[in-house]
Amino acid sequence: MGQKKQRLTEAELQQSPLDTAQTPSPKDPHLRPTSALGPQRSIYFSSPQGHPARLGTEFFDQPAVPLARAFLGQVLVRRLPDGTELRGRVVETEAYLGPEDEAAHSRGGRQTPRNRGMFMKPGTLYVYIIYGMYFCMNVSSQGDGACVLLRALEPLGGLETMRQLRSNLRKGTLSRTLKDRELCNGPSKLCQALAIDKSFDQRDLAQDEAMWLECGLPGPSRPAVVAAARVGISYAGEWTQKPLRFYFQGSPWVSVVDRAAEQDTQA
DNA sequence: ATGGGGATGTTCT
DNA sequence: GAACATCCCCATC
Repeated sequence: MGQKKQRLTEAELQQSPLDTAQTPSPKDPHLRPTSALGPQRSIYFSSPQGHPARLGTEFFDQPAVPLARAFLGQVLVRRLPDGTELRGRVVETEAYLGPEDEAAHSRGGRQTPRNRGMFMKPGTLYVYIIYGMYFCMNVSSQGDGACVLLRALEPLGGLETMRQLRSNLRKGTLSRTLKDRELCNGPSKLCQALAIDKSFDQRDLAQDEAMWLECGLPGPSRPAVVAAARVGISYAGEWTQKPLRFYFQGSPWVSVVDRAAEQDTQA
């Protein structure tokens, strides 16, 4: 009968704007760091109208490991009901390979109502509740029961709204202000910061109105990618050590740094 | 800086 | 009843 921790829901966001500072002022339309990059041409751009740089189904239709690597550098955009756009560059992912992968929810071919999204078409979201209180967001890849877990983002836009969504009102103590690097450096943190919950489960990242992926860093300027062991799967036997977690070396936005794995990384 | 423990409830045995 | 792809706070170095 514990007291329900007060949470900011999407509905509350809509009814009462969180902070006036976030309301776009007439002066600065949509000034943000990413605008400097401009739209990139790519075979993956398939959405004719609406979002010009949106990554389509073709992007997601590749095996989990290449998809997990391809996610790095792309920009996840979340549009809230009030029109606010939250943006973050993907800097850390994990690949889950399917039935043979002892760390995957689809291990042994298990298919349940919960993990159905893992078996749906590439680009389908699999959002599940972890430890009773948090969410993790995966994107289905090519391959039955295979997917990519998003573990960390570099916040690019809407940081004050993210801070509001992330700061939990704990009884008694007024929680301190979160640093920028604390907003999205973990799979459940990024879900909090972008207001991603179970309602996103089984939605299509290639088609959804409230969230999409945009092409981010162009190939040549990408940082080195570290391949490290995945986090929080110590039960998975030989699969525990496999280098299926990928992140940008040197990025301050990553959730867990693996110095040993970085020794084996091409600079 | 690092580590231990509590929160919290759905899913699965 | 146990496990869980986590996070946060507090204690201790």
